[in-house]
Amino acid sequence: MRQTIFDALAALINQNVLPAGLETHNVVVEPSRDPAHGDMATNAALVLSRRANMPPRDIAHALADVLRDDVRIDTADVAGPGFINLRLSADAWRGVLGGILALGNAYGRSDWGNGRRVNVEYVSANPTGPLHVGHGRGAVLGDALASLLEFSGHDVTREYYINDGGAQVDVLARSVYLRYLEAHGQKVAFAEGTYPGDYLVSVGKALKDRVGDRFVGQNENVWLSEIRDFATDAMMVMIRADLALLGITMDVFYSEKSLYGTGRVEAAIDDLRAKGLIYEGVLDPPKSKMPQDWEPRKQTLFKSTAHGDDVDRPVQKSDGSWTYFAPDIAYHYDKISRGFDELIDVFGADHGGYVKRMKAAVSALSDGRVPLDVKLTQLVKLKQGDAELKMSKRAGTFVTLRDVIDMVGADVTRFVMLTRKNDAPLDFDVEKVREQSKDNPVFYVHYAYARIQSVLRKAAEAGIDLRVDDLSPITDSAEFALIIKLSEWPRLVETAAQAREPHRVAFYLYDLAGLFHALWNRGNTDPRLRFVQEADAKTTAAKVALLRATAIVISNGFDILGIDPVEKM
RNA sequence: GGCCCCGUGGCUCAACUGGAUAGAGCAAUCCCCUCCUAAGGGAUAGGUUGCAGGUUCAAAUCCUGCCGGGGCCGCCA
Repeated sequence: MRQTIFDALAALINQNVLPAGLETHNVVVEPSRDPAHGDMATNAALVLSRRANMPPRDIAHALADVLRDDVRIDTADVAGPGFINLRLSADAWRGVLGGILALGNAYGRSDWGNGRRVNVEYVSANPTGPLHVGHGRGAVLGDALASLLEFSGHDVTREYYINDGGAQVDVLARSVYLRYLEAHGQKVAFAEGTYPGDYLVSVGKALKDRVGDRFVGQNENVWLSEIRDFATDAMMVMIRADLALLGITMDVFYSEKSLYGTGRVEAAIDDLRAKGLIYEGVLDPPKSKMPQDWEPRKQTLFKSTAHGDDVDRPVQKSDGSWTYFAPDIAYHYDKISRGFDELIDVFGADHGGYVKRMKAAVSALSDGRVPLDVKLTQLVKLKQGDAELKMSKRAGTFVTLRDVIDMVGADVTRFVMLTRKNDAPLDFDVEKVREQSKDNPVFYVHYAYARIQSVLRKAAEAGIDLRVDDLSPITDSAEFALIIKLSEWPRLVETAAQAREPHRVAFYLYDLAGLFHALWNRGNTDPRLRFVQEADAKTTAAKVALLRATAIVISNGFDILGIDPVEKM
């Protein structure tokens, strides 16, 4: 439709009604919010008025005259300050259905991304324990975003960065050592700064099975490195299993540890140094809570302020060892060198303070070539009815992602996580989402799909010839409302991909399901609107075509969200 | 103190990135099942989009300043 508008504009330029070379990228054609305004509307005249130096309503009238010549357009009216409201012909809308059926699961796919290579890094939880609900949100967002970009023609790599190089994995190793001693019958105490979670019990046992009593009574320097490797491997097995429960498979697991001892951290820092962005210096103390023990220390700093950060950031501690930031720089350096056109990081909200320095690093390392987009996911507040499920490691009320999936299922977990945009906090009520009602959006969409399948079964049982050669029996406004919604799907995918907001797909499916249920119920009062017309194969075939198209779109939407449609409820 | 995110009917959230009279769901009131799944649908009511300015044909959206909530802020990751 947009193209039709552009063609009309070109015609006007040819007739010298409009000057050539107008900026048209702001021209939008969108479905009307108010049906009284027709099917679609365009703001073309308003956008062009200034540059064309003509009153918007004059342009609008000229444009409407051209558009009315198009057979697919029934009416084109100028409204308000210069909108053009379009009403398409019934045949034009019926044609949309045929297009959807022909494209099937490709309907909505596009080459908009032009094969651009995008790396989506998500989850990247420390390998020190099971995934919790917050990780789950990042996992679902990252995965749906990756699918959305694939659907829109990008070449996507899903990647997990394993933080297996820092002090936290030493803590893990010590905790596992305690469980190992426990497996040998010793009584152990978990001091402050160890992980007391019982998920390490089995790891301690497994370690015993492997090394026997070789480490019992030994000093840390004997066993630390070996147990660390053993334990992080065990944690990653567990994390992969948690992700698998959500249907998430990563293309790449990238180990932080693998950066060390290979000169790659040094190489990344050297690259920055060659650009004059590394220097020795002393940072100002933090402005707020002035620490008692603050001492000015000389550190190696990255001049991130040259790339938009607020202060320069340390890459080496005063004792010469790397900060956490340094391997992260090296890791992103590696991603850049692998040739990605765009990087996306999905982080938890607690990493908000980290965004600017990371962007600065990527900007510096790629000389501004590779954009880094950081999506922060806000907190998930887990509730059971009115009660809030507190997640406290100490109190032992640690609710894991696995717990939640066990309670409500993977599909529900995924969908609910996507019913909020990523930068809004999410209330997740494990009771409500198990309800089979409209209050539960997952159910509502599943139900629509299942109802459609039910009709298809009924039609098949009735032995009706469902070959579609004529869609003219589709005449009702509720039917057209559904078609119009279906026609919006490709545009929705594209704008959602552009904005990198997969939640829009979830909301769209909910709306779509609502229109379908409304149409269904109209059949209760008006039998002519029922889908299966036993005595009229032609009409049934046309209505079934509408249903199949609806099922296709739901299925394609679910595909992006990583949810399997159900045939029957 | 600085930086980031968020303030939309009683509640939980949308709003196609600047478009027309700001839309859904809960909760409230009233209707619709001899009929493809009522596990659903329809109708009514509810709003100065936190406040005040600004930008323009047009602002919930962009800019500035306040108010309120959350997150982060050197040698933790």
